[in-house]
Amino acid sequence: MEELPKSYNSEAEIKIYSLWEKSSLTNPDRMKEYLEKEGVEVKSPFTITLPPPNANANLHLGHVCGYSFHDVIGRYMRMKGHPVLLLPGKDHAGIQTESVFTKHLEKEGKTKEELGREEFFRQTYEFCMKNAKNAREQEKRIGLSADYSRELFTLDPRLTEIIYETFFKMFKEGLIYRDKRIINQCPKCNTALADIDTEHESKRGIFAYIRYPLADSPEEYITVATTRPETMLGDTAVAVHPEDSRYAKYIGKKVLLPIAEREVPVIADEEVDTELGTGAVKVTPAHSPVDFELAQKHGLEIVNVINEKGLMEGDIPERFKGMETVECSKALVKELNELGLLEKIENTVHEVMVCERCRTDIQPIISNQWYLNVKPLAEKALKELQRNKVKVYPKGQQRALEHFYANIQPWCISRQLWWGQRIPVWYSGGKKLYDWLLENKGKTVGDFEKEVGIKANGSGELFLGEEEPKSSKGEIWEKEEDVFDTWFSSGQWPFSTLEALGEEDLKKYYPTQMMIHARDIIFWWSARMIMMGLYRTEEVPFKDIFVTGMILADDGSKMSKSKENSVEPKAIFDKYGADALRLWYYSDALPGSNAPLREEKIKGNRNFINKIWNASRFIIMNIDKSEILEISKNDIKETEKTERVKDHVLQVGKYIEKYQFNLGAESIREFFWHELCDIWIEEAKKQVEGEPVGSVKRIEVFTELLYVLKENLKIMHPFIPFVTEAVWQELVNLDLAEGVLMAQQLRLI
RNA sequence: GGGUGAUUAGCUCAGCUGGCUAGAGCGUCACAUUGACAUUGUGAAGGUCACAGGUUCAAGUCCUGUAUCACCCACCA
Repeated sequence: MEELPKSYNSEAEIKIYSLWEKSSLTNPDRMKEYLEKEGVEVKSPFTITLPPPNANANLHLGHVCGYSFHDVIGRYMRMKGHPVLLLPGKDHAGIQTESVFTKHLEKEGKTKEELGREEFFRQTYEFCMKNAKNAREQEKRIGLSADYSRELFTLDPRLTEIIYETFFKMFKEGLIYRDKRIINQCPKCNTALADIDTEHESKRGIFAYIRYPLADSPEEYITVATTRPETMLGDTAVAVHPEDSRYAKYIGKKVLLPIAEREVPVIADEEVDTELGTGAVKVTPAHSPVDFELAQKHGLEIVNVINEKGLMEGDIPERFKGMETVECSKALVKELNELGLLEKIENTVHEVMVCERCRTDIQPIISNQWYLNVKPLAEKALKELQRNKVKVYPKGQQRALEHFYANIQPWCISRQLWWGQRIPVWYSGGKKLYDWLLENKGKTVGDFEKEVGIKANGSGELFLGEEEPKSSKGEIWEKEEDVFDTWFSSGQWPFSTLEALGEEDLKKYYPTQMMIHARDIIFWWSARMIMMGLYRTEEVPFKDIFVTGMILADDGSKMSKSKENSVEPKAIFDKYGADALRLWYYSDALPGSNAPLREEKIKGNRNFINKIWNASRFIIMNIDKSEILEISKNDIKETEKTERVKDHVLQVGKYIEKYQFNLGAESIREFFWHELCDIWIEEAKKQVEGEPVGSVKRIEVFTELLYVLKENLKIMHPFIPFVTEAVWQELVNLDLAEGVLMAQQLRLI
């Protein structure tokens, strides 16, 4: 009767989204009111705090598709009578954003130092807000039914306050402390990094064999092999294996470090591998984690020769000062060769640590940083995992997480950045004094003044708080410059967000039900959220972790901007629509496995979306205006078909609850296309052939068909919300349905 | 060095607690079709489920081992 377009136009998706927004039923409080009004039993709230994407760029396909998992489960739960809260947010992404925005400034010929800390922070904030807006639009474009009235940014002052509380509590309990040890320094980002923020890469390098003459008999020498000759300037020992007969006679003697002209001892340690290199190893405690351990064990001196920018410094010959490490290495090799102390150089490939963000080589250096002793937290988290209070899907990832907890090391939480939450600490008499006293246990402020030669205007104590503390006479307080590691705040995301939104939200919606995110951040994020959540709330922040697969380029390689094989979400939306993309993702991106993006597969799903539109169109167009009243009575008899539909709906529901979205997606496609369309509609055509409009037969056939269609739209809606809602609204226009499909309740009994 | 996962049709993959005469999508081939849908329908071809053992009435599915690949973790100069 009514002329509907011949094919489904996915451009309508934007209009449909605004319909949902207008309904405000993405707000769980409104949804609860709605259910009460409808006289439906209100079930317990269902909450997922959504992973906040970095607010320094647009979303990529992985983000966007990831949200379709949140959304399918959220929509399903909503249609089951749970007030659902999908809580969105955006992440300030400390180091990454600082680097992105600094580059952005560079292009305009500016530096962050010119702007100053406050202005830099302000501009970066603005930059993030702009990106957040784009990201939000993209989230809506995939159909994410999140409650945007509650959206939070990780640097929101309400959140920062909660993060600070955690810090104070941890400090008071002795979990947080300052320590001087070897850290991973990224010379480019110019900040310390936690171990987890680094990656390993195979790189070509050299293996140089250098002769260290004995101090008391220069004609004898020990040859050491190294991949980093420049660190020899900071050597404080040579280590050999205690049972290595080649070197036994040298143990306890001294060698003369060439060029640096320093005498260092030959020590014996079990850790030394006699097979590797020459069996004698140079020890550089300040610039190698292994050597640092050795130095602790043997009480060796620590000599710093590389600074935080990766340049040579310290007690070294003038000519090397300020050189980059590689440059220095070359210069040293040349000089050693001239002195006849270079035995040979081999080319090798070795593993080097690089910055996870900018892929610059990590410089291990000695530095004072803030640490969190995560061991006790990890133990609790591990126990909860083992008690199945938190489950990880797929199972294999759970074991990886358990392993992570079992082997956890202190977490360096301070970063030398401007973009982030400033650590709320004040030092009486300055940070330098505090660190000096820490290193020189038992000494006093007076000793500091004498030995360092600086007047200390303070007691060397700490004050915890944001605002400058009151000073007694002459006392000067220095504010901590460092900020928290991003993950220190995002690690508190589930409870911090809900708490920031108010006592009531926390009570109603915490703990949350599940966490869904990509595999690559499981240690960074989920691992931390469980620990911090337990610490602050004594409850696990979520019961299930669902780890999504990664989207790959069509040749199976990783998508990356540099390879120019990445696909913009917009391109897919424009061409095939969000529903088609979602349906493809459910089917192909199984947890733990990767999904190469094949356009023809999305196209196949788009065909199905269109099929839904057309089957509905057929039914709608065949119902005569005069028959609407009769049909809308929905006087439905229990038939074989209605029973089949009921079973089908139940089955799909089970799949969703077991997180088997691929089976759910397959199931709805199979049922709608090959049962409803290919068989039932074809049958109906024959049944009504020749029947006059308004006949009992026609009313019966179309009543049943309409019922079947509506039940199918409902169960398909969580997967493909747009087209199903579009059809539903056409039915509403004809008085054949009511309200929004999003809020309809499934019949699951 | 340790861990996890994968290996099933030409391609991408499903197959939950063992019952399969092994499935889907895309591709291929044949036929049909102005149909609600030129974004359709019907049908066909195509697989000793990596390999070798074992448990079982029964194994793609469980166990052991082997091989190849992928990812993660790890301080080896």
